[in-house]
Amino acid sequence: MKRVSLKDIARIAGVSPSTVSFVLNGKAKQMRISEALASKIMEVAKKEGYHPNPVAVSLRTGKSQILGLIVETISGNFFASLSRIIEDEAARFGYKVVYTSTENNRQKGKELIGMLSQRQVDGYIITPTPGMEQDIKELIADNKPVVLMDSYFPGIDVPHVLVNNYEGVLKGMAHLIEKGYRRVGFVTVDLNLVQMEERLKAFQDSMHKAGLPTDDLVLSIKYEEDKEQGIHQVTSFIQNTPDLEAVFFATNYLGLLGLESIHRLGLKLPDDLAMIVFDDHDVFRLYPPGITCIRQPAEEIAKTALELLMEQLGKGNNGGESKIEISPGLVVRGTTEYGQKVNK
Amino acid sequence: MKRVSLKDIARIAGVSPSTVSFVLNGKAKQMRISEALASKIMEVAKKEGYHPNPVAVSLRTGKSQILGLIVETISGNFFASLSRIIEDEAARFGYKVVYTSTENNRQKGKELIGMLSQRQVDGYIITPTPGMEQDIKELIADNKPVVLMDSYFPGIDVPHVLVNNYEGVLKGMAHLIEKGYRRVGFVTVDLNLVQMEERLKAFQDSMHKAGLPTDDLVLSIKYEEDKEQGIHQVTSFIQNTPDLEAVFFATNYLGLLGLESIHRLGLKLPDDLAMIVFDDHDVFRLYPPGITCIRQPAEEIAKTALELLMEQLGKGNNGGESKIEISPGLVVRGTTEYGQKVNK
DNA sequence: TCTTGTTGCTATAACGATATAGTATTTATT
DNA sequence: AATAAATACTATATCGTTATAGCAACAAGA
Repeated sequence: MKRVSLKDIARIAGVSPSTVSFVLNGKAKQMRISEALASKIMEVAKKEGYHPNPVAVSLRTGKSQILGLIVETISGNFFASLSRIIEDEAARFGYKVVYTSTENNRQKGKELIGMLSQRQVDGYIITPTPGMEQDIKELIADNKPVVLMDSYFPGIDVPHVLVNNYEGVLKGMAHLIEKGYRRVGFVTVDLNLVQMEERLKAFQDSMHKAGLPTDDLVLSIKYEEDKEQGIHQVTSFIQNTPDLEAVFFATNYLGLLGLESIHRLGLKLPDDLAMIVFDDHDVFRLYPPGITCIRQPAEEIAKTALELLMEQLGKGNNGGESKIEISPGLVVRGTTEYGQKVNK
Repeated sequence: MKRVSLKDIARIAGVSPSTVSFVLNGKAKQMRISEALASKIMEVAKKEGYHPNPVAVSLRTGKSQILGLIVETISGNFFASLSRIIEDEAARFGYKVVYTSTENNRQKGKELIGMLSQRQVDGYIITPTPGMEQDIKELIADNKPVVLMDSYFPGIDVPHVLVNNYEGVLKGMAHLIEKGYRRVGFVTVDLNLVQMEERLKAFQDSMHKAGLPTDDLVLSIKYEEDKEQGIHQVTSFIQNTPDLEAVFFATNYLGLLGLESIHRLGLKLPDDLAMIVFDDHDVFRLYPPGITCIRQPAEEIAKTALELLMEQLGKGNNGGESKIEISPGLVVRGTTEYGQKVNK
């Protein structure tokens, strides 16, 4: 069960290692290897079950055929829907994918990037967190192929794909307002990221456009806060906001906190309170009566991210645009469907 | 921003590469390098920010300091709770972890193992699926360090960790029977794996011990079946089993199917039907009134798996036993708590 | 004084590939 | 016929390490 090396098959075929390398890399005619010899070598290689040692190839060429995917957390839903698609797409181009997560640890991002670059990763797909701006700048300065996903830094010129956050919240708000909700709360997180700003702005713009005030209706939860504390904050927000009719949660994590809060408060969805969440989750689909949400088209995002990366790696070309926003969809479920709050 | 190589620091320190290598690998005195020179080299290395190129090390030593983790699906809950723990534990021993999943694709397992072994993975943690028996045999024959997790093959002598499946179902059944449920259904999957057999056996033994028949109470769903078909089968099982009072779902995936069925049937938990699931899930915790389940201690399983692997890799030693079963816990939630079915 | 041993390091090959430069042989050009 | 050019390969260096064998210089034992 020993591995056969290129040298081995060179010996067996009675030629030099170089020749074998040329043939196996499709440079046969470029290097003017005769058809006869080339096919003989191919045959021997196949028969002996030769597979190049990726480690050696990587050392020699400096390329690893590996892409690094850095997400916030691999336990998450977003990652779950993304990973497979990215893996499959990458495979079509001959790349493997390794996953790592920052796990909400602001300084871990730096180490991860360092680690991946040491492993000679050929390209990066990153969902950036605030602390990573500098590291990403360095990657760019280093001419490493990078694509940002789900967010980006306005200050840096990097290809990125993300959902159109503004449009998503606009859709959700239009739905709520059309359903007659007027006292709509907005729960967000204090992360300094464009997508959160866009979501908040869309909320405010929607409310103002409908002639509604937003003064006491925005809750911003600290990113560093632990889960229990988050639930507590949401709970008291719901309790202390007079006449609250609906809540818009700006991320699915916040939505889960909200669900716990509502559960503990014994409120009934949607009769006591309507809710809508940016981004979907298994729980939202199954939790009765089903939680209305803005759905990010994960597949399209993933595919696009990979295309952008492949373009940088010189494979495939999908036209020039490298800053792409994808329209999200509104998934209407029970939490906004029946509960027209008439009383009050 | 160019990487400094060992050669570079050798040149800067005015010594030979070998010397640098010895010092940096802690073989200074073994190789009789003088204290003075050793510390000088260390200093230079630190100042120049030297980090060894893992690819080169891997090529030379045949070791990669990477462990391969093969799970059924990385989208899953089991993976989510496991991955971080394994990653952290592995890091303590100086290993990185790469993840791959078979994604319910029977033949993908083979490719994955091949891929990982080409990448010179130093060890494997595998949650085996039926098709993988042969490949695992080969790994063993090849003297590769392997630990199986969550299941094992009775025919092969491989270290493994898993929850005590028999005991888990026993606990769940004792709980149900104590609550007064007598017509308990058992939904399992036709996978030919020990853990499923154990679970079924424990169900049957429990029922028989309580003097209850099980004739029409077991539903076995085809593994290959898609989700909709599964839901359909569960639905008709619930509808067509007379006087069904409770259902025991043998995996959390089956539990999710069950939840969908019950949801669609408009049944109320636990008043119309009690349910309990082997293995927990986010949804089970949040879905009102909370779904009772058998919880696998993921952390302990993960840690143990890593210990077993490290033992094979010559690091750490935790005593001889290499076939470990861990006791699961019963998490009582609403679906079995209030609903003493008195009528009938 | 001559062998033997120790100390403190270096030269070199190797891991498994790739890519540049080189060499021998045949074919074309004038 | 002599030179140039194309053909069909091979020799060799290299990527960044590690590990074995080797080599001075000096000390110790006979």
